[in-house]
Amino acid sequence: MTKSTKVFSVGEVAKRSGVAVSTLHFYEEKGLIHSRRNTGNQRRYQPDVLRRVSVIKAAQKMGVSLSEIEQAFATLPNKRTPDKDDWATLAKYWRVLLNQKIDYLTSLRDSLTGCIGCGCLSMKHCPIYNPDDMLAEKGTGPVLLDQAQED
Amino acid sequence: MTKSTKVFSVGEVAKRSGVAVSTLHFYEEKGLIHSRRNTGNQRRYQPDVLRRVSVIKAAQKMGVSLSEIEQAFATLPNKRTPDKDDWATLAKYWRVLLNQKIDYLTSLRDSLTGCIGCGCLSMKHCPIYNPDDMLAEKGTGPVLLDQAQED
DNA sequence: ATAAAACCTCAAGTAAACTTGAGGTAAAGC
DNA sequence: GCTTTACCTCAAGTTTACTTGAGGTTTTAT
Repeated sequence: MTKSTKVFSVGEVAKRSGVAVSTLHFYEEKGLIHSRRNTGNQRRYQPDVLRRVSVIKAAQKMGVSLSEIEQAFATLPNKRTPDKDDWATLAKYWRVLLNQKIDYLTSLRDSLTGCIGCGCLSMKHCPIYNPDDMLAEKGTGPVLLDQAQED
Repeated sequence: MTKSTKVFSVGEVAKRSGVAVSTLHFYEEKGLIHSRRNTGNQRRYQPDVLRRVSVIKAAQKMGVSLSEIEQAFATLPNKRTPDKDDWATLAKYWRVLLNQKIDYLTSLRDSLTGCIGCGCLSMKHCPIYNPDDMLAEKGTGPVLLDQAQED
């Protein structure tokens, strides 16, 4: 079996993945992607870096932070190039997170008009006032609003 | 009709709304909330500030930035205290946004395992690689990935 | 009447996720 | 061979959304 030896320069990866060169440097510094150097000290990337970058971008779209992505990537094999199953495992994990996020936003949507629009602000079951936030990025905790409001 | 004259100190608002005093100062500086001052130059808030803060928090949970919240608040009446209908209008506007967000996350979820898990990375219809991002916070635009990937 | 708690302003610090710039080297095109 | 383009490193700047701290005043409780 002939191993593919195609490698990319940082500029090529930038073009193909749609992120800036500086971002690739940054991701490398953070340990999210890796490169070898050629004789002239320039970065040379294996093709799988494209998948990594895509996954980073996808995860960010779901609201996952870079450090969380880093943690998730840490579960990937580091001795070999991650394969289909490795990525599928990651995907499965994030799917749960996405489901939670979707559920949360849905409940927020469904109570939005009612809660914001109505006069009552001492809600017991409204996610706007009672965030059981697995999701609030750095939630400040539950809120206590009483009947002070009377517009 | 007796007008309610109840006002709150910044500390009271902080306690009732669950945000820090410094955050209230900050929101005021940003023009998101307003206060009068007493003779000793201390902030005194009308009760409706509590609703405002709650709405800010709710909007943030949906992923709306403070400046977008500011824009939305700008549509509220500034001569009178916003009423039920004013807030309902806001809520209706954000509901659309929430729906888009939910739809996007749903499509992301539904293609997550397939796209990340499979070998193909030159997807045409996958939101992971083809973000028609009304949602990506500051999207870098569409991504061009070709068949370079072959793990 | 005093001490403690709450408030005030303004400047500076923090974290995340990058970008920009300076000063210099390597590779590619003609 | 020379010039333009791409890279390199490292430091510093940017934005968002706040927090922390210093130095000083006002309220509140005893």
